[in-house]
Amino acid sequence: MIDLIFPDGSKRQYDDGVTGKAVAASIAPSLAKRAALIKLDGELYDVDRPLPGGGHFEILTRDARESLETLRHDASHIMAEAVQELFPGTQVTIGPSIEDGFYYDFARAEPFSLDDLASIEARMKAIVDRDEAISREVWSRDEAISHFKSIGEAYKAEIIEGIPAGEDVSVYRQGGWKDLCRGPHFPSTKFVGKAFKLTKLAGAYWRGDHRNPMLQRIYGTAWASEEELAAHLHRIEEAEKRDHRKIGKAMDLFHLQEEAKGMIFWHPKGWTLYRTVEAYMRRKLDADGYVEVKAPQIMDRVLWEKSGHWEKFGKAMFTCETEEGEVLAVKPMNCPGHVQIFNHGQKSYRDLPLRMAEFGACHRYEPSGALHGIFRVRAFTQDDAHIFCREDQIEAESTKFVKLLESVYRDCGLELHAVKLALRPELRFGTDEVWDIAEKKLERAAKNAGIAEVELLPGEGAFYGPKLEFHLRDAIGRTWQCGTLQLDYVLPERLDAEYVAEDGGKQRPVMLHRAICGSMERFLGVMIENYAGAFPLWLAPVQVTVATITSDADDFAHRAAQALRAKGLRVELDLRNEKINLKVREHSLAKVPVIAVVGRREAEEGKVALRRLGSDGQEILDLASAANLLAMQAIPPDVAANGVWGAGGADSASSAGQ
RNA sequence: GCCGGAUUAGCUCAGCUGGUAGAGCAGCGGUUUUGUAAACCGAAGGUCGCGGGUUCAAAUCCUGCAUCCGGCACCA
Repeated sequence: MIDLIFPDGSKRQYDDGVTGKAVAASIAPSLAKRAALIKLDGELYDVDRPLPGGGHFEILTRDARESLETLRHDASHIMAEAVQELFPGTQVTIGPSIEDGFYYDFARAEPFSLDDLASIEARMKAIVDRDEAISREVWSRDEAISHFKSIGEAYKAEIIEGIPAGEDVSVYRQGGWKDLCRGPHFPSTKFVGKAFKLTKLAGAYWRGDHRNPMLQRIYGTAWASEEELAAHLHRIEEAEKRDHRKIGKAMDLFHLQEEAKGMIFWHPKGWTLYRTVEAYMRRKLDADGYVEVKAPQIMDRVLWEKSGHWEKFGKAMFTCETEEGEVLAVKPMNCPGHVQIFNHGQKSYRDLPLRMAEFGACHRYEPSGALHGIFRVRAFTQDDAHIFCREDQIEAESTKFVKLLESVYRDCGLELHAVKLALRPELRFGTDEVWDIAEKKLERAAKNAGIAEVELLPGEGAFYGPKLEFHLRDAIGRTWQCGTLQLDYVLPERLDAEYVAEDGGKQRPVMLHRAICGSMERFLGVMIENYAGAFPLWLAPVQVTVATITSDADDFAHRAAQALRAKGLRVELDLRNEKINLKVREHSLAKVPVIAVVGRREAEEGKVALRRLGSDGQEILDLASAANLLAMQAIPPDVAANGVWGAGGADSASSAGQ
């Protein structure tokens, strides 16, 4: 007998081997009909699967939040069945649920077309209507291998061959179709419903390895109800409008062109934004005890060989050859340059920790397929710094850095999405003992810095050390590594960095490589998408547009613009012979935070009518107070926070007169 | 780099099964002096990404290349 504890706390006994469905039926037959999954002590089971033991027992319907992943997984199976019905000879491989949906990878010589998605989707709905029973079977490994081989499913057979001999595998039967799967699944296809849509067609390497054949991946999204599906599709549609490439074009921030692939032409407004963020970052670094340097853009290949970069990344470096036959490389990163500066002259333990920063312009010959708007480019600027320190300073420096990073993201309105710890890669320098220490220290540093959850990424570290990655999200939810903190025992060794210790002996410093924005370009892209171009006052490329209603106000408009500029505000003047409606519309679409309207009345009274982006109210203020108010509100958050300027500005912003 | 898709005016896009291009907005010229999200009129603007081929005829069909987009791989 087993004891089951129900959500209401009651306890009942059942026979060994009872299924979740039978338990449901013992409570109410209607419940057994609706049961989609069983949750036992936090684990999910098929309703028809005998329970392995007692515990906290819960019946989930298809609409339960925890059922959604299974619904999506089921949808991927239904898609696979549909594809094999419509396209005989197509092999199935793997098809998991993912955030918001699912995908399945197929092997087929012919490419699927976008039109095929519609017919696959229609067939999926037919399979749901057929209400095929889904049942779990346990097969021996060898039996499963020969079965899948016999029906021409080489990839499935290969997966099972990777399972240790003697182990059993579970196979799910879905009508007449079978798939190797761990489960769990709903009892039948009708439970999945029809709130799904196939969204994307893509290539994907078998087992994620570029040496393997390329499969065809079909992505879909699936939800418990049509309403949720519609809401999701609408969200995506809205999010796509925030794409930094669209906004960059619409707001005239930057452009890219064929002759400089992956390199950005910053236009005046975009460059203003860039400089504003750079100036902010520079203040943050200055305040946090960094010194700023500038190293050469091009250095002899010999140095890159010494650092080890040439071996691993030589092919991805831009190089040139001089007439004397030297091979020079455009710097792909800043570390070796900074070590040269560190090595110049003698360093004492008293100089440590030495935090050496550079807005380092780097060039990398990134693979063509990797380029992506301004997120992934071939010419970019890192807000880079290297902290040379003693081992016993690693922890404190890490904590200090994480605090700085968090304050920057907060000021810039960004939410840290995930922190990951990339561990030793296959191709690396340094002994395993050093890696053991470095990985452990970095993990502890993250914990001590208050990072609650760190996802481990085996094999993804830098060749010289493990790295913490700080990920942000773009408009449609893709994540991008921006901040990083890397612990490096290798480069100081390879590039002979040393300092004089207290006892007069030479010691190797440890290097912390760190960046907060990662690349200024990527960071700005993320900010553009997060704000949808509607930047807070301190960041907006144009902070105020003074717009006239009649040409009688031109003189005063000039004076107003001048008065605002005198307070350090970025001001444009719109004296065009156009209606105020048009001007308001255009500057609103251009995401200018404040429109200062001046008509005949304002000109006579020496006032401006301020209209804030996103509100249709006006504040009518005399010119001097408007200038003071806006200047106060445009103070960057780091400057405002240090208290010198007072913090009174924010309130008056919200008291806009209607 | 790999798989798929796209590429037409400054921008956003239309152009069916081949008959040598069209709209809206912007820009330009004019009229309008206007009160908080699009005033009106007019003229103009295109090697249809680039190269090759099929055809009497190609934006349209075939082919090679480039770039971009969606993924995959890569990311010091």
